[in-house]
Amino acid sequence: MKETLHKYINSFVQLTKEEFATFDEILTQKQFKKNELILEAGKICQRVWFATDGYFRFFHIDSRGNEITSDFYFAPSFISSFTSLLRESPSLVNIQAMSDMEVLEFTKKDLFKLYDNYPKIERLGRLIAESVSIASEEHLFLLLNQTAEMRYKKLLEKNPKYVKIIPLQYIASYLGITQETLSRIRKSVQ
Amino acid sequence: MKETLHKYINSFVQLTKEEFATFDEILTQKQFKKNELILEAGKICQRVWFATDGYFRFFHIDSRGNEITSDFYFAPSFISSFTSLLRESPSLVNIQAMSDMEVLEFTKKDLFKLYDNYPKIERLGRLIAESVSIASEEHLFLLLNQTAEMRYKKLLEKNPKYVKIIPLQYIASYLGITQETLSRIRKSVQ
DNA sequence: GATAACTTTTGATAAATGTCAAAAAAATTA
DNA sequence: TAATTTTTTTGACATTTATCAAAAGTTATC
Repeated sequence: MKETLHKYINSFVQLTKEEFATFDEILTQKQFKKNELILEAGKICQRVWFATDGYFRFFHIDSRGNEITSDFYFAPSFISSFTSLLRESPSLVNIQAMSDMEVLEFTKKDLFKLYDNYPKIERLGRLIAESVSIASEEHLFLLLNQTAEMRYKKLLEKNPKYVKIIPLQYIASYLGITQETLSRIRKSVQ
Repeated sequence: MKETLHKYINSFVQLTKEEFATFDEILTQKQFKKNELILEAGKICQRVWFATDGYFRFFHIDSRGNEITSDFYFAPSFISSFTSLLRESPSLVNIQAMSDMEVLEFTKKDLFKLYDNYPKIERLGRLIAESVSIASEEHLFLLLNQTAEMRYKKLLEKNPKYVKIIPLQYIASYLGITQETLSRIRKSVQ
């Protein structure tokens, strides 16, 4: 578990044994059940998780009572409601584990202490923030495509994995359409 | 000009006189004319700009030949195609100055040298990346609203400034709709 | 392996939004 | 101020997408 984390971190920035040891100290292991909410909308997110397998779904309930999926995170990855974490504002999203899984957890408070003492760990933070930002922009660009069919085709091109693994109903709202429409598009495209 | 930049930076992280002096060394002053493209789609972005007034528009041409506005940056702010800059990939967007303006410019290369030597400047980089990420998520959430009217109302609520200052045609594609539809919505809402 | 629960598909219809062309309004320039 | 250019609005109509209800298909559970 921790080895996977170390490998993952090393793909961003090389840490020394001592730095890894310090990082390991703030970690605690946790288990999540399939469909469990690891963060509920309305609460202020104080933690970051690291998952080695499976994936997570971000969703919220809109003004009409519909469940809207806004994001997916596939392991290996750090997962958090970064907006809530950084702003200390109530999370707009629920984060849901999509399978039974084990994760490593740490608090924002502990992480920020590491930032103060280990510039390389703060660099890791910068690089993660940058990659989250890029992923968010990609989703944004997907949604800016005018037709639902074009959005679906671009997703197929860019993230075929999403289409293979994630239930259609969740992909639909991620693309800003209903599941019925996505079902019809999928039929017409293939 | 530089004083405004220093004030802006200080709102993220306190730099010493020496650190500001070092930062100042990588800056060059530039002028842009209204409507000028400060970055063209297809080119790899190598620079970051800092503007003290006015605003910028990000746009691209989609597969149907329509101009799609994907972002706005209001001064004071750092402006760049961060995705292109960080990935060293061709920019998907054009960045356009929306008025005559003076800016301070610096290269990615120089910035990254500062990151290596000044942890506080790297922290600034992290904080900027985080705020870009949050802004991007907000636009994303706007687009996930199902009806065009709801998207417009949420924009009015969240960024009344946009609606006041930016021509309707640009706001329309930012909301994922045509200008005719936005014109009709605006009429029905007010 | 049968039952239940959940997910996807289908059909009919309504509603929202896009398209194109032209007019009106506003901003810019001579 | 007049002329020109740019932006916004309007109308008629086409197209896309949503909605609702039900059926079919799939997966999980006992």
